[in-house]
Amino acid sequence: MTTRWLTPEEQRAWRAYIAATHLLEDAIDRQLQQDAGMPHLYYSILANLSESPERRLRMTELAERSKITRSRLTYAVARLEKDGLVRREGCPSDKRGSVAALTDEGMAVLERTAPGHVDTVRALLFDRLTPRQVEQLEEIFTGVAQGLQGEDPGEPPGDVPWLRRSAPSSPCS
Amino acid sequence: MTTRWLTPEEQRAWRAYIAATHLLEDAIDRQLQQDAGMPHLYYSILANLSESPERRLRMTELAERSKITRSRLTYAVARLEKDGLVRREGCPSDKRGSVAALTDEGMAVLERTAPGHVDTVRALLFDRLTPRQVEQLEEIFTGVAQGLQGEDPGEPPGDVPWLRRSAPSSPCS
DNA sequence: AGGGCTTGGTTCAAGTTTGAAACAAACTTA
DNA sequence: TAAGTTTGTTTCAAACTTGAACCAAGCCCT
Repeated sequence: MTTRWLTPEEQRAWRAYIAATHLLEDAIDRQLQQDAGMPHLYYSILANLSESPERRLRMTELAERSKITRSRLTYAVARLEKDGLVRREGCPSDKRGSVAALTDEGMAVLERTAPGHVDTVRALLFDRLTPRQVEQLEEIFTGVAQGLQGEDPGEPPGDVPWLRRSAPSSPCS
Repeated sequence: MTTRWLTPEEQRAWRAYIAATHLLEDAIDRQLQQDAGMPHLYYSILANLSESPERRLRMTELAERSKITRSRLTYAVARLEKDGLVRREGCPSDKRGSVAALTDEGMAVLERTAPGHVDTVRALLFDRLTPRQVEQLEEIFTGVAQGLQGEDPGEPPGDVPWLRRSAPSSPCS
């Protein structure tokens, strides 16, 4: 089977998507680095903890919610712990495990910086969207995320020939 | 003025967006690392060059198209040059400048790996969207990207109080 | 109890990214 | 034309990320 290149509409959508997501992440990272002294991911980790019962979560669970690898989380939590925003505790029921707990100081940082973060997300994203578009956004990405998580990654819908060759018409960025 | 927190719809959309974009970027990065030995960004750089006249571009221009900083581009091109996929040339008209040129080998790598990349993007994104959603995607992100680039970043639409305080209702990840 | 296999997490080394500082050529203007 | 400014790019050091390798502690089975 010969590659199905992206249609012109798809190409436009893809380019817009790539550009916007890069720019948006960069802008948010800069804002949080400025105001909270940490990148977006680290902020998200604190946010995740703050919403969990007891403000604590097992590492693996936290990694899953954050959509990152355990390795990455280990380093992130190490940094946050050094800053006193998170504390690591051993898990009583499973001696292998460890749980990350948000400290009062971590909670305070979150409370202090959340408004600025929300304002940024609003200014850069939601204030530019109609309610209809917000719905679309959710629908689209909920589906995409499901496809990337749930489904057994061995055989996604249809088929995914991970490598193939033929003359490229456009490498699609 | 007290912070306008995200509405429940916006929160759902935001979470879905964050999850999907992370997972998607990771999946694409892994696929390209596997099949092309480089992360998505580097592939995009080659792709950008391949579509430019003469397959060469000034560094700054390339950085702008790729939506990355000049610094980041410098390192990326250095690596690609080390691999023989790109060549740096001095700019004749402006001795400060330098241009990155795609080598034949770089072009070959692109041709060899583009199909697999497109298949991935299709499988993970476009094959899950209706034509209508592809349109929506383009509309939404074209607008967002414009807001993040064009407009003088000093005073975006409405107002962007970059830092503010009050009790957070939800830190919005 | 004594292998094995799995699971939860960390560590290692190499690679990538960051923002600020440094450079150097080009432009401006007195 | 010398001084000062802007523009194009690289360099630096520190931070972050990656995937594979590793180490335990739990599990399963006999």
